[in-house]
Amino acid sequence: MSNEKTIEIDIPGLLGRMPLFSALAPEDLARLAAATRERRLHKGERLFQRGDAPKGFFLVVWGQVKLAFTSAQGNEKVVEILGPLQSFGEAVMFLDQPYPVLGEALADTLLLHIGSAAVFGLIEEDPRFARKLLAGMSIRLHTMVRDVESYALRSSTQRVIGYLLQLAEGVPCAPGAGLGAVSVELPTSKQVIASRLSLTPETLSRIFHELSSMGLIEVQGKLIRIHDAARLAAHE
Amino acid sequence: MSNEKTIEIDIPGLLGRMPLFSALAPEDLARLAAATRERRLHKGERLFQRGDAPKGFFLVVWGQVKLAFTSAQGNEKVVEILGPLQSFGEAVMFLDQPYPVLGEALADTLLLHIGSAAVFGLIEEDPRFARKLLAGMSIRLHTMVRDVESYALRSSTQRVIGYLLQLAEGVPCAPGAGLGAVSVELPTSKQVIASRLSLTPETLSRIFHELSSMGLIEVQGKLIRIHDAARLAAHE
DNA sequence: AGATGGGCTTAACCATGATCAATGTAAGTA
DNA sequence: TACTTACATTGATCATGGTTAAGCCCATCT
Repeated sequence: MSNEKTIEIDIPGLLGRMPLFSALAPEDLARLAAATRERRLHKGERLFQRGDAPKGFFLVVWGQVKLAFTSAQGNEKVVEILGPLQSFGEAVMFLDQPYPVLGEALADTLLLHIGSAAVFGLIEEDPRFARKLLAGMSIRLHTMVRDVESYALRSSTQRVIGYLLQLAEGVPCAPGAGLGAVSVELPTSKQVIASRLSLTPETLSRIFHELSSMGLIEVQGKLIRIHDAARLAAHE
Repeated sequence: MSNEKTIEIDIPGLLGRMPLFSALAPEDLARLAAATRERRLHKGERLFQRGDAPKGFFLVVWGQVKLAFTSAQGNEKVVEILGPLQSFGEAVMFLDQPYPVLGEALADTLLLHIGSAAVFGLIEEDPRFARKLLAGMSIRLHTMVRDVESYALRSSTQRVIGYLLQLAEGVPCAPGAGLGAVSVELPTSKQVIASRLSLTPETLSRIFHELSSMGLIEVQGKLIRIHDAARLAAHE
């Protein structure tokens, strides 16, 4: 019973819980489910390489996946870190081009893979689904554009601050503490986060140290206490 | 007759020539045309500011537009340079959020503005249109991801080389010259191109100088002769 | 022709963040 | 518990590309 291989998953139920498919009729959900395969990954396992041909797109049920480039010199740049309820690979599926990035599990992960034919079929029939897809890709594009902005116009410290504040969004302020005091947890290792922010781990470490010594934050492993979000945001 | 204000434009005809709408039925084209307004811009004129609310998206008929960020310090980062047959603003229209960038004409320009209601209506009715939109946004996203790759993993020289080779794509080799010899023309001023590549004009100038002195290219104003594309590509 | 101005180039200097190297720390394994 | 390994930190040094400033070239205007 405790063997993870024996855990049965309810594919239509999981699909229905994803924002992308939440408005779908039960029969559509069933058809989608027929084109869906589960995929389990162990931490560190590769999902696809740059150059592989996509056959659909992925949904994260639980766990965590990174999308990244590697350069000829062996450097890696993490483009995106994806967690539960997020999807990826739609764009590359529409273009019918090989993956430009690699995908790898950052933790043990359960994915759903939805075959492209089913997606295209659904677009034909349900314009609301098409609109949701368009909205989802718009968000992704928007995020990407904002990333480009930070790489181009902001210092490394500003990028780290921006990232922390983004993590803090939606997280309630610490009870009993000062206004604007929040605790956030880094979703993964500092090296991966550094790469996501286009920094070296060394630089990230130094920035955390500096922000700590200014009394703006407190770092305990993956847990970061933001003492005053407004003051942190104002720091340049 | 020679006054540009008097030039009548054939909106359905122009729309039909855009890849995005090329497969549309004449009656759909007519309905779209009813929601389309032309917009003429002089060189340097602002189309929208960061923060403005989008009411549709734009198609470039002729001329050139840049999308850019500005930082508090007055620095500018050009995200995209758009020419004829290209569209922009779709994503931000779907999200119904203010523009994250500013749009400005780099030359005298004719745009078509397509109202969002008509776009949404067409999505409801023609799934092929939805697919084209999705494909277009996928291309944009893909381009953006590749941009992030070059900012993160490539040196300024490599970015310039990549840009030149991209310009050279589809351009025939110079007749009578060596294999791989191509001439390309920079689509706009070097300052704007520098910003697009996340460089200062000074750095771009130095890189052009260096590549010239290595015999890889020859720069005459906006005209750049690539002597040997393969050798240029191999240069690191 | 001369003047104005924008775009471009050049050179000297500087700062940010990367690289290299060593050490420290925490988590998992025998 | 000691051992291993991956992750994280710290310090010293270095290089890339930005900054500042000056001058140049060319187009345009009067």
